Amino acid sequence: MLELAVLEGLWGHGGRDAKSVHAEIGVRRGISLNTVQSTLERLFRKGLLRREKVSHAYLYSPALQRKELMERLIGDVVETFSDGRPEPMLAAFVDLAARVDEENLARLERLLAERRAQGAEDAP
Amino acid sequence: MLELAVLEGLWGHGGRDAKSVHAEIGVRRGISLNTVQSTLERLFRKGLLRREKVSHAYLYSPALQRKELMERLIGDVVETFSDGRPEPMLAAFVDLAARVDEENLARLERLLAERRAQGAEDAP
DNA sequence: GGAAAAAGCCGATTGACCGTCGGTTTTTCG
DNA sequence: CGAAAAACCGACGGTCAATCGGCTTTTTCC
Repeated sequence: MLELAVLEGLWGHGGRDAKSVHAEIGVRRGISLNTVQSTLERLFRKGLLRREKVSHAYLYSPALQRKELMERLIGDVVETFSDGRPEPMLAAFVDLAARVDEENLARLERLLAERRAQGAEDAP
Repeated sequence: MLELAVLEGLWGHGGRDAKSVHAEIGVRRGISLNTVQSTLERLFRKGLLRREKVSHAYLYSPALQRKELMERLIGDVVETFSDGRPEPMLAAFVDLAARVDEENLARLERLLAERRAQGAEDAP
């Protein structure tokens, strides 16, 4: 998917113009600068990119970081399938974590412990 | 989304025909039986439904339970955004769990503990 | 056994959305 | 001012969901 490739090309860079994005991912695909421009425009309209006119060209930057987008998309799915209750979501998380490697359950526990320790800081 | 509504209408029922599904969710929407039939057919082709011919009519049933579908969709997102490493996925899970209610972190920990206890049963 | 009803199958349309450009207008700057 | 760069406009082909009409096949049942 070109849109995703474009986003990938933007994450970690602070503002790139169409030409630069095209140079990185458009040329390889043999597509025109115009195509990349349209894609940037569509992503902008969808709110996934911000842009700022610097002298002559727009500089595009991600409105969401990769992590945030992933969370939004997962959140969309969760919202669709968990009717208000949190359990289905949590159960799915545990299942998915364990899917590839049981070791992930330990990792998840560790993350969780860290998060809770941090969250409890101001309420001892 | 009609496809989702149809799936919802199928989960929890063991095999329904087009007519029955239409009666439940098609009539309310003022759409024809044909439309529901097409939707069932498309879901079947996509592998989301099974079907079995019983005398004259097909009886459709979900190929995946609601929970499984949710997991598959989340898994798709995760696969797209976590390039092999498990951490981004796990971090997203923790964030999403905490999003609505911090209490979910505790719930998640409990689920996790249960799962690990169970998983460790045959390897003490 | 044959007609009527039921169900399935085929193809068509519409409306989004994506990828892809070509051509035109606007902007910049030497 | 005039050329080059960038943006803008609009179009087209492809995919996919929703929607249906009508033809074909299968069932039903008098």
